[in-house]
Amino acid sequence: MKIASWNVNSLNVRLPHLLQWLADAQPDVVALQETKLEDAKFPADALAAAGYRSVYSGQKTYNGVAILARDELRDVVTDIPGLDDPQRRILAATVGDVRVVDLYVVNGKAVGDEKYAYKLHWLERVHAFLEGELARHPKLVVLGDFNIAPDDRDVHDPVAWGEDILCSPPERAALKAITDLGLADSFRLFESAGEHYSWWDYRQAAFRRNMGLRIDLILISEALKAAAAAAAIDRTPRGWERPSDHTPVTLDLDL
DNA sequence: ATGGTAGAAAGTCTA
Repeated sequence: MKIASWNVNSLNVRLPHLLQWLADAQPDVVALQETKLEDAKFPADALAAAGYRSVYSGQKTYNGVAILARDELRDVVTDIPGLDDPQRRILAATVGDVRVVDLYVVNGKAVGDEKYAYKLHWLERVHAFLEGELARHPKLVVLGDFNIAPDDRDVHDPVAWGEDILCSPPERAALKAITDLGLADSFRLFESAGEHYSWWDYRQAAFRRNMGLRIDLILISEALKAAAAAAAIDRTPRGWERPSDHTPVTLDLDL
């Protein structure tokens, strides 16, 4: 099973990119973020024609998550206890015997901003939800745009970023609390070096200069670690015309 | 500290 995560930053704009990438990369499961589409406008037919079923939780203009899979998607969850949130950022579904949780983590804007407090609160509730998911589903994948660089290797210029948003110690502690549940950052099972990023700002020719962050993650439970065969960041779509600012990240599981 | 670019949508807001 090849599983992927991609923040497409408007599925309306990026549908051609997604279809091309599905054809090239042949993933079995794909978690999308920032679809920015109401459910009524989700391109389910175009994706079905490409061989993918889909479930989605979207809204107009902002946020929006979706999971695509070649096989049936069961037991869909869009809302979690203790988080009465109109922002569509969470989507869970089961494929085969693998539970998949797609997250579009709150950006937070700036340390100290009210959005930052919302981010930390949101992560706390998601942590509690994942604890339950892990108890129910030993084979758990939690993936998406985490909007947190796990450590300084994941930041092109750790001095400049310092303890700013996406890098601040409380955010990193919240992520560590999640991985400490028994969810490994799959990319780091295969690659320990820095300079591997999944997002580059549209400004300052950041992609060309590889001024990026690794904030798109695929976390896997202990029961899946032995099946992990390869992890990668596919930079190709970031180089296409009118790209998303994020590029797909992938994990191959021998299942 | 600010602004640079992109998307949605028609003002700004979000990232």
